[in-house]
Amino acid sequence: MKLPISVQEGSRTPIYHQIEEQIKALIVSGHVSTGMPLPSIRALSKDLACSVITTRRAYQNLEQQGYIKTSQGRGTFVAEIDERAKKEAKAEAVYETFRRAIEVGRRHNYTDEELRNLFEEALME
Amino acid sequence: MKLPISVQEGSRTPIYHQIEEQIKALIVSGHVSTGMPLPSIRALSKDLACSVITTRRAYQNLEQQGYIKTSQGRGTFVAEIDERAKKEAKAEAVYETFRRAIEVGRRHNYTDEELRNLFEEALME
DNA sequence: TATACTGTGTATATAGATATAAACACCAAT
DNA sequence: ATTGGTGTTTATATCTATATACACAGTATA
Repeated sequence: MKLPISVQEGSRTPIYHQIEEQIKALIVSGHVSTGMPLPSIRALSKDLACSVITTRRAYQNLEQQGYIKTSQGRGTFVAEIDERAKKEAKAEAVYETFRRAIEVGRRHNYTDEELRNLFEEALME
Repeated sequence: MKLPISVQEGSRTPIYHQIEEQIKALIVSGHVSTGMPLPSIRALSKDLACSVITTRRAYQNLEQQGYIKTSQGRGTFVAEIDERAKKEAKAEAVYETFRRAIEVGRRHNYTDEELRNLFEEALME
């Protein structure tokens, strides 16, 4: 299964971390379900035009955090995760990015009303 | 002058880049004005509990981008920047973070209406 | 006026994190 | 057994962050 993932080349956040967060999002949002096979580290690295070691690192971190299970020779699979935990992780991840965005907005001296307008504009794009 | 800057320790984005973006924000938003002296790389590094080399790198990058001027032995100062350019940079920076936040929200399968609610919640916090 | 001093930015060398390629080991199917 | 798919390990380059020693500008002071 080809995952809807994209890495930003110029970004300062590490590629392995971008992959990690996006796969986590796919899992906790229910886009992929328990037991489903994830793409092989090679297939994914080819898809994202990055190294195999990078995709592997993302998978390693995800496994350490309990989101996926890997077994040598067979592949990598979505782990079983409590529904409540999924919902929490999902809300937390999104809420966090919103807080950051608002922080940046305030740092640039925008009023709440201006931020609302910018948000709507970005939402409609 | 002590700048209102803070670095996130656990963040995956480099410290020098965090500093860079926040000082850029202070400049384009008019919190600091043309010709004003910025804190010395040592004072800033002490304030942020990071290395002198890191603050220096941030300043180097900012100078390359034309936001500041440094002169050996004297210090570092806010460069002269076109008002129009400031306004553009400001809008662009904020808009970009909003787009990212919304992208993350959509990745987590939230509807626009849910995103609006989350945004308002984060705004009111 | 000379000189020491304290503040600035600068350069060199080094450790750790991030990204890569290439060779290895395991599993399932042919 | 062989083949083609998995994940794994080893060695290496680049980026990020640090400490230490250096060079320049202004100021106080003998």
